[in-house]
Amino acid sequence: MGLEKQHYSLHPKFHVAVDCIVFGFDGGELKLLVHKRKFEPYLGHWSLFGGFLKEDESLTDAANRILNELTGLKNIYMEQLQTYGEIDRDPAGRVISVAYSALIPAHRYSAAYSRQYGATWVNLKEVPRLIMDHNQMVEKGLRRLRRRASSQPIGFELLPGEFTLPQLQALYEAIFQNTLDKRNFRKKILSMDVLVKLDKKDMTSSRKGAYLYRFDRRKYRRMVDAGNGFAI
Amino acid sequence: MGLEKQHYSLHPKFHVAVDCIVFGFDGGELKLLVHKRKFEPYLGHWSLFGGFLKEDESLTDAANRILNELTGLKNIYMEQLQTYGEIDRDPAGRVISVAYSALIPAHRYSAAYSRQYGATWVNLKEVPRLIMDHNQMVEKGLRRLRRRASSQPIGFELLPGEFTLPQLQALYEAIFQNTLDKRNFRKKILSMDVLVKLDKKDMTSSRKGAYLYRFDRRKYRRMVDAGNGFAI
DNA sequence: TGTTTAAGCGTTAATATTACACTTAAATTC
DNA sequence: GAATTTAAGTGTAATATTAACGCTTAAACA
Repeated sequence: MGLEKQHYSLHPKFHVAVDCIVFGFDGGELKLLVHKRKFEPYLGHWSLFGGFLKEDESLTDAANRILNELTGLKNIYMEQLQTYGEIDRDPAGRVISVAYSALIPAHRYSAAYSRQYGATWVNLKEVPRLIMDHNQMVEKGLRRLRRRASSQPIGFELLPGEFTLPQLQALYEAIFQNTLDKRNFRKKILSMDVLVKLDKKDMTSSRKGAYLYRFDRRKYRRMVDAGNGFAI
Repeated sequence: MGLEKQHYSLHPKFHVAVDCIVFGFDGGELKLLVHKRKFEPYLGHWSLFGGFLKEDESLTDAANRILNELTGLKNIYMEQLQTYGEIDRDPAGRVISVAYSALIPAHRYSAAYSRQYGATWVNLKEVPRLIMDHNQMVEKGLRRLRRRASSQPIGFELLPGEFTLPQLQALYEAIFQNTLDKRNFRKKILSMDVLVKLDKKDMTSSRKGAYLYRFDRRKYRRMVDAGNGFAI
């Protein structure tokens, strides 16, 4: 602090915010979690989950804290996306905003939470007008999600720990916005040998039932160490 | 400003810095441009090109200004990489740093500039200990460069406007750290139809000489619009 | 018991990738 | 000016990957 005074005190300081984009999957479509903003300006407008960085926390900590405060969510997959610094992006003052992108299975955000915190899922194809540059952030996050999903095993963050192959396929179809061949999809995903088949079936979506699988991080790591990459 | 006072004034403010990573290619190896820091703390230590954001400029503007002030470089390819916000990343005070990654053909940074500004190229395999988290930034930038280079035409930013196919191949070999088959490489790059062959040869590297090519952004766009992607 | 519904499974054709060696153009040397 | 040297430039066959395609099965329900 003494040092800071000495060296940097001539330079201007800025408000630094964090905005969290939360993507979800409900078995059918990709969703975005939004809420109505709790403070001015834009109080009551649709918004991502944003807040200000504090003195005693890192950006990552801030992202987790803010998301938790505004949604109740904790321990979820999150990665830094991009930082937005246009001069007039916020009409109430100069704010540098660091956007984070989070992924959860939509069912993890229950109706109860939703009522308590007032956050709701919207279909990614019907995202309302969000405040400031938040729509831009969502677009960027979505592009990144699409790119990442085909070369890294992040799709599993959007599914429950146990899932069926038809569910997994539906997820990738939702992400890539196309249809996939059932047999080719199974062949490909199973040939990577990163899933373990459980002795249980999910009986909710068909009479026959579909076997449940888990993504095995250890197997994945082994595959990577062997020089192979995840690809779908 | 009135609004800012009203709404945000309770929140803390932070110094915001920009750090520029400059990657170059000299025909043989990938290089990193570094210099000895011009201010305390760490005055005289190896560093990326960093400076503080000003009130009246966007992050992008700051990145361009800072790079220009410290190296003389202007109008070069640059993209935002990642923002670093650990509490004690800078011993002289809390600073949020936004890292940018720039690409240039190494020859564009001449010996003259180098003398004037004191910046020098170092081989990416022999990067010295840099200040603070700058080595981490370089690693991240390099990983991103590797990923991007195989799916987007950013490699051309590392070559002069006119280049030969052997030069282009050498570039990708340097980026991916492997060797490529001459015939297969040509086949692939030419099949995308994004290069135009010139009626000139570069005679500096062989008796026979090698034809010069240019990357044609218009052709590239046409290819993308047709639904095809760049891939090497 | 028959019907319904989604799950699960294998093969062939088409396409993309890899491996591989000789010829050519121009400068340099003898 | 003939012979030599050097990197540029070119095609084809083998292999691997991807894409296309329809029938059987398990379990619930009528």
